[in-house]
Amino acid sequence: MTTEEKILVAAREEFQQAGFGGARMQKIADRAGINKASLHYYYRNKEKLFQQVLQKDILRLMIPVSMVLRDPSLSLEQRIRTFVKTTTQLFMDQPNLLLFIMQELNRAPERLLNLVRDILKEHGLNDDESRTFRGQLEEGVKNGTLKPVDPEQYIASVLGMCMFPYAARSLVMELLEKDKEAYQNFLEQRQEELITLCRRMIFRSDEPED
Amino acid sequence: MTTEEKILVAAREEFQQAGFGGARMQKIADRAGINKASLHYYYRNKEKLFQQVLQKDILRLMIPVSMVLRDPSLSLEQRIRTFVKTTTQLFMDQPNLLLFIMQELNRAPERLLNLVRDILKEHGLNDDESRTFRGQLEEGVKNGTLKPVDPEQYIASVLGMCMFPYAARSLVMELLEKDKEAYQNFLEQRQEELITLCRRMIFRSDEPED
DNA sequence: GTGCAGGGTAACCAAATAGTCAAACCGAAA
DNA sequence: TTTCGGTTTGACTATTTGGTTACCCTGCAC
Repeated sequence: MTTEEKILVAAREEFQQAGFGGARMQKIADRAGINKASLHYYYRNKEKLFQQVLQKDILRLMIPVSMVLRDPSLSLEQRIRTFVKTTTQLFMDQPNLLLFIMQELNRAPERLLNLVRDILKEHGLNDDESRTFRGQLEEGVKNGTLKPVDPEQYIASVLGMCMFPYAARSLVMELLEKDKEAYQNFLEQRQEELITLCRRMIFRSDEPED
Repeated sequence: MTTEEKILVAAREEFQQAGFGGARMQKIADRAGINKASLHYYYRNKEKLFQQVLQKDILRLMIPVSMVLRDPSLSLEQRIRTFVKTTTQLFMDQPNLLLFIMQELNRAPERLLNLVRDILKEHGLNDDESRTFRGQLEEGVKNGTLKPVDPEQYIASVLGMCMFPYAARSLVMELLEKDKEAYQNFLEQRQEELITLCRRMIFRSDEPED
């Protein structure tokens, strides 16, 4: 691993854990096993380093998510399955990713939101709106295949069900009275159950149709 | 409003917005309209002030939530309605409360978790497990009133559906391509839809039974 | 060997920031 | 009016921290 990469990894850990304001350049240097001056050699300053880290992380989250929401090749059934699988895999791998982005997106410098918009435009572009998640839901409701539902409310619900237990790990852990290990277990079993629950909210039968 | 209260309000704003590390005592003093030295007169140091704020906020979140989860007087139907209503109201009122707590709980000093546990024990105590959310779900599944579901997975889902759109406001806003005003509208309409969606996941019919 | 360029470092600097303190202020009791 | 407690403040200090600079090291072309 190059020094440049080591810095990014170390910086991500530190920023995710402490936030921008709480992160210390010295600690990042220590984690990366280099001198603090080298940080400034590779990344001019804290702000620039932070931008690099955050941008990479936003890509890591938003690309797969927005892809699944808009991929025109997926049926509604497949899209739900894929969405659950994709998010589960992502957050199992990067436990702090989501909360980190939520935090920093909340501090919402307009600059960040523009970055997100560009990403979504580039990677999520799909001129056939009827083949998006939203479009498929709308159509299904209209022709009666699906139970009546506001597509966007449903999408927000699926997002919440898939993401919240990862972002609010400690909170949910306490409310469910689980320890770390039990909660990990809980998350692993969740994937299957999620698909069932997501289906029940809109499909008229519990059984898959494709 | 006493100086002490003014400080707490100002501190909450600053801490919620900037996190512990990014918060500045000077800014808190400015917001409260007092001298920085007065901060230290009322709250010995930054850490102590932070604890006060965080503890108050944790109470504000956890008490109503854990109450609804365990209140033995509620039927399952009522509990769902009450849960949706309670959380919606809370987060409409305190838009940054949830994310703030998620952040700080994630940094999870064991001390904080102990505080939470004490709160839950005190306020959520209920020796009739069968009259809790979990107990009612378990029973409903067992006797076939409800569709088969893992009670805890379901509770986590309801939590996510109710809370995520508030905690991840900017993220969901972007994914749904809504501006601030449209999103506010979206959240207001959400309450009704949430109840329907939560019901569908477990009830065999769309119509309420009580 | 010499010179050189890119990577790395210790020592240093200036600004920011948490925290301190002695003096001033102020309303109420005597 | 005077005194006295709690409150408020401007000025100060000590420390932390982001960022700079001059120097060193190492591999390599000549």
